[in-house]
Amino acid sequence: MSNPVVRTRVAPSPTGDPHVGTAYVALFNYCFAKKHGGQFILRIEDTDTARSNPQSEAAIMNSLRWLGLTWDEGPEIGGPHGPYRQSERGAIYREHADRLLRDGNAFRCFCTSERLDEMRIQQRAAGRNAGYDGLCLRLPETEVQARLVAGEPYVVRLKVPDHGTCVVKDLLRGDIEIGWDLVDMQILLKQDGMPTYHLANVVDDHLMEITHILRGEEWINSAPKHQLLYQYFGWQMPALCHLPLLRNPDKSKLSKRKNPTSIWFYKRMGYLPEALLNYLGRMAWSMPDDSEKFSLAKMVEHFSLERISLGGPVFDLQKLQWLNGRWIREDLDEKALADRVREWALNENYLMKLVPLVQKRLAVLSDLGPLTAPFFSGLLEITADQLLQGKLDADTVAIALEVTLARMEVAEWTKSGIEAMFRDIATKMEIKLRDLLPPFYVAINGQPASAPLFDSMEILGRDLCRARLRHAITQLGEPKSDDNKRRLNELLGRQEKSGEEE
RNA sequence: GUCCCCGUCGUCUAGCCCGGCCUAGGACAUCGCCCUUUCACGGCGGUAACGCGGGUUCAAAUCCCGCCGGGGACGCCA
Repeated sequence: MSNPVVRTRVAPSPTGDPHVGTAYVALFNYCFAKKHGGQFILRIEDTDTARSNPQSEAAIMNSLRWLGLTWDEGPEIGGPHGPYRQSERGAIYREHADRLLRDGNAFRCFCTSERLDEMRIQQRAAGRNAGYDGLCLRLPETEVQARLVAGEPYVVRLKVPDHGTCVVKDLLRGDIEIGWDLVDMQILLKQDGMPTYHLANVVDDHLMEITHILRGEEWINSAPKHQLLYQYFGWQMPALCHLPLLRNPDKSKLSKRKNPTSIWFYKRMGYLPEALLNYLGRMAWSMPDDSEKFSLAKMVEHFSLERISLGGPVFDLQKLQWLNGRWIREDLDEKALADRVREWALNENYLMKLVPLVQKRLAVLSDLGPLTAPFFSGLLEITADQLLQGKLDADTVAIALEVTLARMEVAEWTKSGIEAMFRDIATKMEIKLRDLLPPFYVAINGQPASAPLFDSMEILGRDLCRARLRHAITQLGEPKSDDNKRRLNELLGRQEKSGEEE
């Protein structure tokens, strides 16, 4: 096979905020493709119909563009291998699933989620690996046809060799061996007719002529399934390269629970896109001369996979801040900086959101400064004392902050949605709304008397509010008494629904 | 629990592939000093790491094995 054009992709799923991890993976894919004179593709993996939404898709595209990562083919600009939105490629996946079925490489499964749940519980209890037990694999063809005719819902599962070892090649780690007995008979087509990641990703990467897959380390264990699919289809598999995962300070996989992960948070805080991108490029990768500050173009110029280090890098806000400062000092003249500030928040659009909130509170125009300072700030300097100025005791405030932090993930981010959230929390905690709110004025706006809370939160955005709430919690600490700890868990338990991102 | 991946200062990393130049280099953070009307910037200096144990070798951060530690995966999520 002669050297084909290098084609890489980033394939985010549009559920929730645009994640820095997505940008990190996109950056490496972009650099690799460009370094080799190839193309970089954006594909939207929205096969999870319940969680995918167009707002999130738009946010992902806008945030990548904001960072300066542009793609050669994608949902809105099209390309020769479109559509680039998986929800629009349903027929293609069904065709391929049929082909697997026909060739005897996949089978229909009629098991209910309930049965599967029970099966998993039993497997865990018995200390066995969880995985489909193959019940429907053994169904006689006549019964399959009968149930099909009867209109019974089913999924399509992958047939997996029952013995032997799968060897997956990773560009960074060499050969990785995984026993086939540990590979699950993965669902390829869901009951709703949509493919799972595993099928869609293989079919699309092939059809879109992707040559190299740079993706998170979390995918290593499903690589055998993908390799098997390529084999069943008789396709050549793209080269695999698993990138180390970005980490929280405690080394766990970066999550919004412990760290700001939304790209919008960084934008809102006033980080420069080139600095954030530069920092992401310093995660697990280094310039040949070890220099710290470099542009995207320079990174492309010097990019090579060998310079990736495998240890999972901790995303360190302090170092990002230092780097951002360098970009501000060294790469922007005064005029350019002024323009950036205007672009960031000193613009008509943003000002017009603030004016209605403060007009009644202004005696002279110069009152504007202190009143709106929270809208031009990142984290605020607040103390535990300030948070406790209201009627509630420390434990109750701590509980309220924690509960709100959890609830705000699922709340609709509008003034009325935020209000509804607080009213509901007040009810559940059996506190009057006016008693619940004072600590939140402090946490969000830095002082007990300020612009209206719900409006402020809407304008500030979910990301900054999350960060300020988390900051307030740090100042205050956890609830002290065991009783209150239990109460918190109880309140949290009710809404411990929000799945982690990505 | 099972499997997989990873393991250099607190953090990001250079060095590792092709053993000696490593009494392990740089950066962030931290501490001290200098510059300075303050702060910041800048300059100078300090503290601080090859996880442990075995091999191989004249020589190991670099190669091999074991242990330990961390992480990830085990979804009709991606």
